[in-house]
Amino acid sequence: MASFDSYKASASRWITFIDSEFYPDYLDEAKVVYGSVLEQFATLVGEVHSSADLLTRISQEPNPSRTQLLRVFRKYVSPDTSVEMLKRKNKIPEIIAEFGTRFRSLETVKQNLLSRPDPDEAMMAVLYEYKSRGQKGYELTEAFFLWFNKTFGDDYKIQGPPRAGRDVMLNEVLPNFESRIPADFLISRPDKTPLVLGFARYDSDRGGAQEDDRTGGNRDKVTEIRKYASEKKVPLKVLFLNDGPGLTLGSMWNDYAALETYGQGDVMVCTLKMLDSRLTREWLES
DNA sequence: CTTGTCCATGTGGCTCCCAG
DNA sequence: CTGGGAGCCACATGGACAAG
Repeated sequence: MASFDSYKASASRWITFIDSEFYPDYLDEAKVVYGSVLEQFATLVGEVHSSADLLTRISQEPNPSRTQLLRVFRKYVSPDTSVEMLKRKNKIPEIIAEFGTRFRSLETVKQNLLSRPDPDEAMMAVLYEYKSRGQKGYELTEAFFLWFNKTFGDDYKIQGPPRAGRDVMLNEVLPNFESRIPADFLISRPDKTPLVLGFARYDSDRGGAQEDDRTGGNRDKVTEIRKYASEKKVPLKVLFLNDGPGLTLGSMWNDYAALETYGQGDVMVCTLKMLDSRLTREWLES
């Protein structure tokens, strides 16, 4: 079995690109999605008497438009009030009391609104940039589930959310497993013997800068799972499904290769394109 | 139906270190 | 002295889901 490390020389051929939209192509769609929200925001601004008033009015709107109006509110009136604060409807009076003095005055907001082109494509683009956050990871796991069921669906079972949803909690699926480690999927025999615990991640950029301790974190998972497997004498292995151009950056490839070595045969790191040659029945049963 | 939580990836400031 | 790689941290939106 070729190691993950041995693919490094031709790394770019082994990663999968999940398409993103180009600028300015998405402006038309952004207009469809956000045009009416911006109009509604302008209307509300015209109806209220203060910035605090505006927030109160917005908080009375039903979702999904409330959430979008709040985003616009943050941009024009109060960049310091985080989403998490504004998400909770009944906290709004408290927010006004604590942060209201930092709100931009309604007069200034009105002037700024008037100074913008109508429709305001810049604002729409800003809002749209966040629209598909998180989707690529779901596409990766979904592609894996499809591949797995096509290839092994008759003989093995895979469980876990194909896209969004609650992770597989290891302490819930493995008898007497003590840590509360979340996994993305679990592969088992028809007789329910667990064979593989899977962790998936798509890295677009910067190799997962938001969670850089995860090389260490992954190591800890491996240590714990292997300890369990040897104590309970079960053929449990770990699969890291990692993909995306971020893998080719910096030390990422080496880090994952080292993780595989650390696993001494019980750990495999794979991109989607390696599945056919590496994720074999032999490995599942090893 | 509404709300809060969990999970996903993206963005960028900051510090440390080292090569040139 | 400068610039960039790398790791650390904080914070962003949105879909799915569970609970009320």
